[in-house]
Amino acid sequence: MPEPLPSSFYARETLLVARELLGKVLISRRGGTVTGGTIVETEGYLGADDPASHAFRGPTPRAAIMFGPQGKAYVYFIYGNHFCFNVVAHDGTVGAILVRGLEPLWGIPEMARRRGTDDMGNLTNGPGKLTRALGITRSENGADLTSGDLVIADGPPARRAIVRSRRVGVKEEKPRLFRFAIKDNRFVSRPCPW
DNA sequence: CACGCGATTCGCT
DNA sequence: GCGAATCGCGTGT
Repeated sequence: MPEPLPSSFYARETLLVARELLGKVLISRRGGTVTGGTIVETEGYLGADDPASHAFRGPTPRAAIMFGPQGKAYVYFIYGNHFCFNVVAHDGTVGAILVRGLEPLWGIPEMARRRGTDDMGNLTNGPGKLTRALGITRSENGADLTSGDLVIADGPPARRAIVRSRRVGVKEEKPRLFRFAIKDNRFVSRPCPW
């Protein structure tokens, strides 16, 4: 199992971290069971500059984790059903990166069981799906991603082209290209318009 | 304290 | 393609 990325990896500009997270692996250990995969889709969310970010209104109870140290998990509950997994990044300003797609690598049978489907392509191709597959819930909010049972580490060296687009489900006058994905990867949650 | 709605997913049409 | 499910957060009273 690869070594987790150091805290310094996350102490950089949010959008740079968002792009560089592509190709890294997210690994979850629940008891003796390991699940995880390669990150293929991310979105950056900033602070006071970014109305779509939970940090936009300052350190509210929900967004408090975003204002703490980098390299921690920010997990929130949405639509009464789903958890979304983010990584906190700091370069002096607040930021977090939403992980929206994983290419399954470890514990595929367990992920299929948690997701209630055997369809490989439907296990981790969405932010709510991948948290379910990896067993990530509210209790992982604030977890240290540089050690412990939920970590991010270097992935397979193979590199593909990266595409940018606007964020999914975010309405804004001027489109900001804060979404990053590995081109033509099957586990990206939705096709990129370009 | 009540209200509105969301960084989603799934099933049905 | 569309709408329901489901609940906690943030805002306003």
